[in-house]
Amino acid sequence: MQDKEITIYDLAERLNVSATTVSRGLQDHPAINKKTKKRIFDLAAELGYRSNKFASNLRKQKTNTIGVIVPRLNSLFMSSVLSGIEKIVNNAGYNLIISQSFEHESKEKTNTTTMFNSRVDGLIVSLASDTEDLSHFDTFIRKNIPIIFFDRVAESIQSTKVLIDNFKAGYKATEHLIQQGCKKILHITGNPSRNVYKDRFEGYKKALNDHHIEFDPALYISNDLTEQAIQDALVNDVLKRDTLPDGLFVTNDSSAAFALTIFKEAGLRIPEDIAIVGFNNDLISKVTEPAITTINYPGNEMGESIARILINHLDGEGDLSFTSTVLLNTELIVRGSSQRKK
Amino acid sequence: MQDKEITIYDLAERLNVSATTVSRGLQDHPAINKKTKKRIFDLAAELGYRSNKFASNLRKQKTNTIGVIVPRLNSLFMSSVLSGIEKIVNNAGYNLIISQSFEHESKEKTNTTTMFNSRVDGLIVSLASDTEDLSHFDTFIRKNIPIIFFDRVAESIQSTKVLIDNFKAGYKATEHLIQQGCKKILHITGNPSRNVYKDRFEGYKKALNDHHIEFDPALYISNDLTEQAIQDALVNDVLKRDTLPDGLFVTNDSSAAFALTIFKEAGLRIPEDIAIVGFNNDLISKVTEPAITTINYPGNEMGESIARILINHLDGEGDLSFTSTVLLNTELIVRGSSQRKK
DNA sequence: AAAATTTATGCAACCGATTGCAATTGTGTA
DNA sequence: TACACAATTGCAATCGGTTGCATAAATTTT
Repeated sequence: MQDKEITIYDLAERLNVSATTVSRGLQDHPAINKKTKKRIFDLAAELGYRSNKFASNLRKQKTNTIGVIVPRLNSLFMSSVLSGIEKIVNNAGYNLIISQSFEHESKEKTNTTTMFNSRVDGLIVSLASDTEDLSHFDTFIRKNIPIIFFDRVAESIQSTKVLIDNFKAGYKATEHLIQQGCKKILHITGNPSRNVYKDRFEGYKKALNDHHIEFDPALYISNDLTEQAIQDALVNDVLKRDTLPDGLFVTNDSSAAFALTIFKEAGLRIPEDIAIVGFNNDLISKVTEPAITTINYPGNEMGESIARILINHLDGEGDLSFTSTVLLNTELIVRGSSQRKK
Repeated sequence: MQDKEITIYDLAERLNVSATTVSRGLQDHPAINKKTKKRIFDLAAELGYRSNKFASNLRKQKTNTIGVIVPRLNSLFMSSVLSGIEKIVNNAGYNLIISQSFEHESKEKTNTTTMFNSRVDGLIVSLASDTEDLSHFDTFIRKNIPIIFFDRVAESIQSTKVLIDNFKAGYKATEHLIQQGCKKILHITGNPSRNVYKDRFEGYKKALNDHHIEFDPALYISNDLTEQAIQDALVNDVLKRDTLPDGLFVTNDSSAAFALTIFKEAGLRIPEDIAIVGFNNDLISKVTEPAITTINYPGNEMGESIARILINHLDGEGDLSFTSTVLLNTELIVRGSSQRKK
């Protein structure tokens, strides 16, 4: 059929006006007569005109695109965050480019370069687990392209950060276990150079301390939280010890679920022998037997906050305090895996 | 610092050659002298030159971008598919734009429009659960922009489809339950206008038939597979019936997990009273008690197939049979939720 | 009715890379 | 030395919108 793209020049010709007028009309420019605008819009619709973003971006030097780099998309949390971001961003007339680092610094670096070359107007990042060097963000900083970090943030980079109070969440989780009578609480967590893991760990230690339980380094395990890593840590180490822990606080729900499965296979009762608390309130935490006590925090809300802050900044309304930290609330959801007392 | 973008003109000026030569040099054009190329590349690297995609796309009328629209990203399956696609596509020098329809036709429509306006070179789609009208893809078809459907495909649209043999998978799952002694197998599934659900249902019926079990319409439930829907169907209906089913084949693992939880709460034993088979081999199927028998299929491989077919087509190498259907293999993974016999 | 505004529209340059065709330089051959 | 031919390089137009400035037309003010 009509395979030819319609341009503003085509519209201009048919309407006997200039391309300038068409361009302005389509943008609802105040100087253009209402009737002319209507004629333009009508014809545009009729002919199936679509603006050429490349021409427009080239001229305007702005892409109206926001990049997002996350470790993985396969959790309820991430997909909620994304959904929140997308909602706000679309309403504001921006587009999203999403990519996954798959928890690797190298992939994160190439993704960042791609985003840079795509000239995103802003970048939203949650760091890969093993990212140490942050120099790939330098190009953005040098060009003053705003970056917002969320959840796994880069503490040394000056920019807005949106996250939960991981210290407090870690404290709450641990304190809950203590209140259920646990004395030897195992903590399994990720790379401690990531704020989320470090802060939860600090909260864990503080809770122990406040309840006069001495921190035992043997009860602190840090690994990459894959199924394999959890298996190794528990089967080859923890379960072979003379004294077993009586509580477990692990920083994500799928790991908590794996641990629960392993413990049950080893003949331990949950929560009587070992009480378990996870993190994130992922779907998986609800279907295990018993269901897993966890920390809930609203991904959707977080996504919306992130997007609003970024858009306000880009539209030049609120760059007052762009380098601030936003802390969102969390709550402990108590389920069977930890509840020993009514 | 240097906030100014470097263009080929800047390079040309410093090297005392024309922009044409710089452009060709950067593309490794054979007519350009090797020494000249080296000088160009060296200076480009030194000054931090980056190509302006908008100018390039504008001129070339090609974006090197591929759009992906999926229902949701929060499953292991989807995130594997995406990862497979991304790998192939990046190697071929294309970029990805990913968006979620959140299972709604309306969102799918606006996403499609956005993709169209972003002038993607090709589109990869898995349909939302409630999509009936497919007219939003007409613009692509009219302009001859290739669309590949996967998993949830549009049967009425002529284009490549990549999926598993859902009929066979449904047959295998059902037959397995029959072999475990089930006679009254409940089938809970999604919208039957989606091929995946319809075909699995057909497989289910065929297996029943082949084993001389009459199909009972009361044992077929179709809903949107949310947690709420599963809960309603089981608690308010199935569990109130005089005769309970002795088997359940449900077309995704999280629903299987919810069902399993509900049945256990109702005091039923799994698999003795009701044997359960899910679908997808998602993480969740491994951590329930008992673990859930399920159908596994390789998302990564599927993603790679999809991307290869599309890229070959775009690069004009294999458009011979672009409107074909690719079927990938699946396997039944037997776990505790269904295994009654050794 | 002339002057001052306001309202609408157009001209032309520009954004940065690509490419058909022509031009220049260099090498080999008669 | 002259000519054919290959190897390099450049000119200039093009892709489709956007925008500062100028101009023309309509309306208001004096």
